[in-house]
Amino acid sequence: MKQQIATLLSSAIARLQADGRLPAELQPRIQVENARNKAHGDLASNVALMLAKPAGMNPRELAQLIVDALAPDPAVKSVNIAGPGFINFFIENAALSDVISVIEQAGCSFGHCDAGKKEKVILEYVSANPTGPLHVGHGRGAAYGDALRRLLGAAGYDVHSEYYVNDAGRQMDILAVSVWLRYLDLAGEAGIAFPPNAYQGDYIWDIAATLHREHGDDYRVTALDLDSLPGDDDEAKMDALIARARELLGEEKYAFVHHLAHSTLVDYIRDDLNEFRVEYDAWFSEKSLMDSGAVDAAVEKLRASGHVYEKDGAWWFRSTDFGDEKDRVVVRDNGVKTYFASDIAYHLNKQERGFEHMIDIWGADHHGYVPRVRAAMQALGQNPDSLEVLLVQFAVLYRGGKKIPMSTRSGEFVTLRELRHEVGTDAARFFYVMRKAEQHMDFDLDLAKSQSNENPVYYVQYAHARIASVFRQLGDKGFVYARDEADLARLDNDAEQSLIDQLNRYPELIRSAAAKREPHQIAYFLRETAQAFHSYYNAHQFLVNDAGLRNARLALIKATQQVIANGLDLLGVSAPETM
RNA sequence: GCCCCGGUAGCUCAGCCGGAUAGAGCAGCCGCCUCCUAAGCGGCAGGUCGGACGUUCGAAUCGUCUCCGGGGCGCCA
Repeated sequence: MKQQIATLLSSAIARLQADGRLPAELQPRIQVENARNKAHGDLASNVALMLAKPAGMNPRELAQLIVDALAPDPAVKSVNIAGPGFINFFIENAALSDVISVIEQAGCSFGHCDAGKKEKVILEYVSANPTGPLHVGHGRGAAYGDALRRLLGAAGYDVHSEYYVNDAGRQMDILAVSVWLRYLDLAGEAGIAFPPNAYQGDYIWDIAATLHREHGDDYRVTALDLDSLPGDDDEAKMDALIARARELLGEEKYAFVHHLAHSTLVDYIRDDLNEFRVEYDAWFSEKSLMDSGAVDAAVEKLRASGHVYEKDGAWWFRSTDFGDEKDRVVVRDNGVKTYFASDIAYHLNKQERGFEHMIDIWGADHHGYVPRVRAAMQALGQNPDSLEVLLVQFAVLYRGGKKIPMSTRSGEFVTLRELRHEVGTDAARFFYVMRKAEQHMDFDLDLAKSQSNENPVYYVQYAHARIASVFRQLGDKGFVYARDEADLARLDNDAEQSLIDQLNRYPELIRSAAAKREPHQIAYFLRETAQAFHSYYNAHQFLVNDAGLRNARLALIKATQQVIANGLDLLGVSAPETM
């Protein structure tokens, strides 16, 4: 409808330009908005205000000129000029209620569009290191990423979603060593000092217990062998400890512990995300990238193109050539490739797999990392715009009015699993996605728990369930829903009009939310739609004796139910038939 | 010091590629179930849009400066 009015306006202006009544060089940018105030009409355009200056005319006179030049349209009931020069359009009810038939035909694909033109997009989210359970911070990235996956799909993109598993590198070694030390403790080795920078959480004990239960003393060494590690600080001692562990266990046994630790956690994470209805097309292993030689190849490719130099025994990527604030190490002086090196290889791999556009969702704490990855893409000859990084701000947890400190290492955090059990998947996902990503979020656990019934998600779901309930009551009252008897022209009261307006907004909303990567728009829309429905429900009876009216009302609420279900689905929230 | 995000009602937040009286939820107060689920509805009250200056016919929205809060600036991942 907006599009239709915009076309009407632009052709009127073009006609005025052709007649020489407006300067030919005017480049009108037509904006048509939903009028905020119903008294102003259904749709409004400020085009006369925008063009007044370049045209050298009084805005109201210009508006009048444009209105007089408008071609008649059956959908337009009337047009008027208001305020400083707004052009307001009143639309025929029949044109507005057409949306009901459109929804009936399109069903669960109502609102979908082809804005994405089937562009191949790879969307990466969460990708947390498998060094511990997911916590509530990851939950936000998961809810946002998965909602975006669904939203981009609805907007016509060919989306592939992926979790990048950091199953290589030093953190995984620390994890393996942490498990092993706990295992030695369980095996009866006394006097082992557990390093402060090892992973402290209870889940480490659980994995160690599995190792001990299934393999007895196979991995046991005497605690004395672990004494007197060289190193000036905790990190250096940790490196020495890792080296000592490999030496004492031998590569094969070390690899086994390493694998047990990481696969246990990856499985745990996968289950968690599954339960949270967060879906992936693929889980991509960093280790596989290393084993295949892709990381070496990526570094070599950078070097061959002259973007790498050697300094202090390490290899540096000259990212400053592409706007980064300093150069970055890709190979350390000990020969170990950095996480950055494998990340370059991973993003190169995404390109090689044919993805024209890459979207990464990262925690806001990684924002400083963006320029270097972008720089690497450029150095490798890729368009830097092909990588889009969306930063999700932190969710700060509060309990009892106090901030809860979080650290994976110390094992002090609230897990996503706990959150799910406390507030449920529906409420948690809706809550997460209600705030736009760049907004800091205060997550009050007490509120989420104690007042979960007042969570906005129930308000929306209740609207859906209420509609289902009305249809269940039909038979009890001796009626049958007969769509062809519906007289949609009878839907003329305020409640019906605003509900119909709301339904008309949905396709535009999907387009906008997808383009701006803002699923929160859907959450807000759903609440407004539910509000419009609940008001309607309270003000009018649907199951009336007048068949024309009754069926029209049923058609309207059925369409409403469909739109609510579609919107909830985009957020990964269920649409219950009863509550 | 540099970079990113935020600062709108008592609280949590929408609105931000400029437009008509700044919105919602929660909390507060007053009403509404002989009627399709009251997890609901109607109403009242509540705001220097952090501050200053600038651009503009018009600024919560754009620009500059500034104050406050969060985060980031490793041969960690």
